[in-house]
Amino acid sequence: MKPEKTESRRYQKQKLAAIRAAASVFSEKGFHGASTADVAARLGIKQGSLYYYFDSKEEALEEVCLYGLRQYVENMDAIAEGEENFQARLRAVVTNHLGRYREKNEALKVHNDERLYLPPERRVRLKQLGTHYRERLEDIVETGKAEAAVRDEIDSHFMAQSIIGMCNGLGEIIVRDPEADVFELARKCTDLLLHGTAPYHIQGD
Amino acid sequence: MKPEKTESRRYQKQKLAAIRAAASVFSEKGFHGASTADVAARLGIKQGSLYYYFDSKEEALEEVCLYGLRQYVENMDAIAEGEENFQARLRAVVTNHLGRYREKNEALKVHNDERLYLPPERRVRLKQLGTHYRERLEDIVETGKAEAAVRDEIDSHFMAQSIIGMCNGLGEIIVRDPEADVFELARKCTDLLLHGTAPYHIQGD
Amino acid sequence: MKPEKTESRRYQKQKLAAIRAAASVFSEKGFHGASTADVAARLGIKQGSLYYYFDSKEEALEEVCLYGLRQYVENMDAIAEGEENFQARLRAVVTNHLGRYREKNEALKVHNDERLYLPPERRVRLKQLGTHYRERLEDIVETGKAEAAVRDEIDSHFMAQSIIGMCNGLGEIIVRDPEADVFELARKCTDLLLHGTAPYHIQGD
Amino acid sequence: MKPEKTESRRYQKQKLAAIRAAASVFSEKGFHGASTADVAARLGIKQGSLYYYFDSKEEALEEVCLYGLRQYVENMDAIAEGEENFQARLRAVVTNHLGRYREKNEALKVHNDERLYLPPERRVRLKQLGTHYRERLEDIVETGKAEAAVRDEIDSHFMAQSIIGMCNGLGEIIVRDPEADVFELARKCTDLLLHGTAPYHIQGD
DNA sequence: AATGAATGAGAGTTCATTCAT
DNA sequence: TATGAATGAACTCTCATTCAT
Repeated sequence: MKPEKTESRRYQKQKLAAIRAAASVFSEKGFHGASTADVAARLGIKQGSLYYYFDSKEEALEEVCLYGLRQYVENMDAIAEGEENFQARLRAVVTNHLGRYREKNEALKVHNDERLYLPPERRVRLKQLGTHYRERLEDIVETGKAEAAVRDEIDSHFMAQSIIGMCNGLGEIIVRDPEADVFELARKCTDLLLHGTAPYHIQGD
Repeated sequence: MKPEKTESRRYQKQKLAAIRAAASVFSEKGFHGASTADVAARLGIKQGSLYYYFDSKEEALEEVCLYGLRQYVENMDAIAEGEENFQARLRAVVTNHLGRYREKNEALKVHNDERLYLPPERRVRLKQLGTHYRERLEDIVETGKAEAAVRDEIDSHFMAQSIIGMCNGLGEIIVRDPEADVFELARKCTDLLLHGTAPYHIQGD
Repeated sequence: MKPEKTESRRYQKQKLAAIRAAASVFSEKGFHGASTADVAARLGIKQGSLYYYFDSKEEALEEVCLYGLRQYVENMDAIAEGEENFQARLRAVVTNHLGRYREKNEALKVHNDERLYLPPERRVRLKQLGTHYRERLEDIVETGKAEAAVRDEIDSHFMAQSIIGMCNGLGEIIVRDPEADVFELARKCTDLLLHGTAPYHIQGD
Repeated sequence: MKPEKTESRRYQKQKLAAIRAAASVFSEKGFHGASTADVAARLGIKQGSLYYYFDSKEEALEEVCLYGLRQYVENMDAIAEGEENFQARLRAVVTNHLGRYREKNEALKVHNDERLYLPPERRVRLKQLGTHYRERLEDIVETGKAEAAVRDEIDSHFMAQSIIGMCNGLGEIIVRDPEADVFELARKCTDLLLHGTAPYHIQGD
């Protein structure tokens, strides 16, 4: 009769709502700039009641970060496991990455901007997910080598980090300019990664 | 001829020391994690005395950010005004950018990580400098086109942002791995930007 | 014949269990250090359900104290009503008193340590029992005088309080040293009370 | 010029006043029943300012306990080092002990009633002092044996604890009855300890 | 130019208590 | 008879800021 296992459907739903409320508030004001009262207010409950769902403000931050990362990583897994060629997969990765600056993915933004305020113990699961993300991307780079779409001397760790960084940099454009076309940017970014700046058929250096 | 009153030589020196102390403390603990007492202690004075040099903690943050950004932007100006060819200048830019993850440039780190905690009014001068940095980089990209080292269809704003992002991404590697060779990374990064991943002479897509 | 409504057998049983759970928790953590959630958990129910048995946390404390004191006072009554001589009864009193530091008599410990946190209104019944205890002990002292085992000039109120205090002091030894022999201590204590420190047959002062 | 060593006379004075204010408030309401606001109010400052003198409420409690114990232990040292005979010293000890229930020695009361709320780390110095007190008392008992005023078979640890306990028990009388004559009580207590209840020259058991 | 002392506002957190179910 | 959920008031503690000296 009692809901034991699942901690009751209602609880699960409210907890998710709480995570989303926290994501929303943290992304707006920053972790330190936001108060637990702000989060509670967004959820429509009183401050103290928030502690029914989180043991501490820090735990809330951790849960928000995990929530934000998870979907994102799952997308990467799907791409990595797909059958497409290197170029197609690279573009999928870039699109996934850039897309999050348009979608209202507040939880991921919180992860990017605020995770440093977590104490190391609370960052381990986050780091695992992040490392997993990068490793899958490295796998994709390796398959690129196998397809002869990537030069052999390119280190895949270096490459993965470069891709991630470039996408984050372009994210700025998307955030600054609400008119920017994400797909067009993704196309250009992929092209730059594949061919560099130099005119085709001409090699400098 | 002697320095008068509030803007005496001594004051200027201590003020600079105060900015550096704040940079050091903010970079270690984050703006919100650091207290004015921490900053004062690093400077060797007492908490209240700090207000002789800053009107508020926020002003201290602003000054730190400006201080950090300025040097960095000046380097960029020097590169942009130089006479070298595109490849050489690109490498100089990348090296300058990556170098700051090794050099103990605390003020710049504070700018990167903490500037968001400034209220918009306090961010305008910062934005001006940042924009200036990017625009100089765009200029360099344009000269690259003139030299036929950069394809014409590449948008220089897009390109500048991509370079900045990629460098930031590689900064992670440098921070994570104290053994990483910054100059080697800069070389590989420049190469990737120039030629992409694809084997020379082969064009995909 | 069947138990009706609120005072059903089941209720009585659970209420007693609740008092014991509270005693156990309060004695471990102190009244203020323990939460109603702790008490509920020990009883195996949920926090809110506790209020089915107690109107407030304070009422719980009062009931625990009364429960603890009652048994203890009943023992005293039995001793006082017994037929033994003064020495034997004194030893019984001391043994009863010291024994509670060994037996897991949590409710009594709570009475001793935490009763002060009750508001005066809630302390009256407790004081009655305590006074009753001391008065019975005074009665015993009086019978000691009748038996010529106690000097006439010894005030029985003073004496009762001295006995209680000495026993409490020795309780410390029992608590500190789990090996301490309670019966041996009780014997020595009784002896000290009867004969003092001075060698037999020699009178100082 | 700067007050370095002594943390300034003014600070020392206010800190002492803070300890006394805390003693007064804790003894009235108990540690948990008293708020830091209460203590600050008694001192005539605002709540937050209290933290200029204490790092935490717990530290305040520790300092109060230490303050209360110290004087008391010093008295014991003086008695133990004196040259008087056993009876005189025992009476001095008892008088010192009982006297504190009359003197407004709030700090010692706090030590007795509230020290358990300190975490073990904070109790070590207290325990050292307490142990020291008891050991000096044991020394006195030993000298009593040397003087043949105490039977050889009486264990001095047991004896010390008995004396302490009896005094605490009689403290109740003093607290309950403001008219009670402390010196008369001390005399009777000493007498009881020396000669027991039994009529002089008669040995029971 | 610097300090000691104090302030006051606000934070996160805890918890006894309530009540519809 | 018991629960889950929520409440609200209190509490300890932190800290940027002020100011007389």
